[in-house]
Amino acid sequence: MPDTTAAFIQHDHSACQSKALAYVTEQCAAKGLRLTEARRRVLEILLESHTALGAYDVLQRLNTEGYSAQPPIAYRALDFLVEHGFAHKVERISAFVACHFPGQCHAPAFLICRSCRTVAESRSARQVNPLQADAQAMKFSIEDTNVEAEGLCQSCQSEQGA
Amino acid sequence: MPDTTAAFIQHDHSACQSKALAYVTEQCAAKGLRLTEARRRVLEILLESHTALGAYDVLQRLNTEGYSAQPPIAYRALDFLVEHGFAHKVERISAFVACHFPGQCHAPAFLICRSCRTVAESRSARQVNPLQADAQAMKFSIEDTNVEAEGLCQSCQSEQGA
DNA sequence: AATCGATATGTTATCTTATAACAATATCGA
DNA sequence: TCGATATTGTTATAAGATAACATATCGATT
Ligand SMILES: [Zn+2]
Ligand SMILES: [Zn+2]
Ligand SMILES: [Zn+2]
Ligand SMILES: [Zn+2]
Repeated sequence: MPDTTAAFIQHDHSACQSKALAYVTEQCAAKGLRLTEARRRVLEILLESHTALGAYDVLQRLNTEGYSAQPPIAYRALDFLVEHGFAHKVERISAFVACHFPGQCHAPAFLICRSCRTVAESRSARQVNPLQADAQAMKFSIEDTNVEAEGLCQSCQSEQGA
Repeated sequence: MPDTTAAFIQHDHSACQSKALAYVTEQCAAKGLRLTEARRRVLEILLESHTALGAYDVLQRLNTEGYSAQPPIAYRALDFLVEHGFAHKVERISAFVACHFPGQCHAPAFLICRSCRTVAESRSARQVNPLQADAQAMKFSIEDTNVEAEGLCQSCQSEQGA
């Protein structure tokens, strides 16, 4: 039974935002992780929508807030968020999205619209790692898996695609 | 039942090579595609092993053969091979591998060793697109899917990993 | 064989993405 | 307060990818 974020349909996105931010705040407190100013701001920027942002997009956003930051600032914050499962890197488009199933996150699975860069995260698709059987058979130890499908969301299909 | 390339175990690799090259040659003839000198050379370079090569690795190989090529030469050849399913891009490591199941290729699935960059392609893991149900539910049209698992192959585990 | 459109290559320059390296600060427990 | 550890600031550069345009090649048509 499909179970994805509501990225492609109208929804109460402020609920997405507050839920994720609350979870991350709580997790950081619980695990002694430091959710510093820069890290929190980057997370908030990612949480503004379900659109994937490049590291330099994030950087530009920081800089329009008087922040005067260089690339490592953005990459470090993003690395922190990704390392702890609060955000994901979407490999196909070298971009980042906030995680909307934090705490339940193993192998993220995404539907990526190539036109509007909106990304829906799927919970159902990542319950079973499709490569697990192969890995076991060859004694390969999997550390991280990504499943990504690129295409067109419904509304971009209507607009003929890009 | 697992079914991957023998990338991580000893095998008769010349069979991998000749089979793939023969198939590509035949397909190009059948479909009127032009397997030019540069494209064939790049394919042969990729086929030398099951190790993923970056575009600039390929370029360097071309140049050590007197070829004097610039980046677009490599990227164009790689794009041609990827477009027709003769090679794949491994997104996680921005690198390319020859396809070892040409003609049966839909959504490629890979086991990627982060230490030696060897890549095993799985046929079984891609029979069913794990995101298909989600896509249908939200009327998202999938054009291309990649499934990638990174970790350590058996022999790199023995060496403690990197 | 000459012509012509389409495809592919050669070449230069530039853009985007990501990290190395090291100095300066801040944090937090002993 | 001290000192180890983690974080930030800053400069420079590495690595990956493409834009743009000139030239050459291919292959069908006359
Ligand atoms: Zn939302
Ligand atoms: Zn879209
Ligand atoms: Zn082989
Ligand atoms: Zn290995």
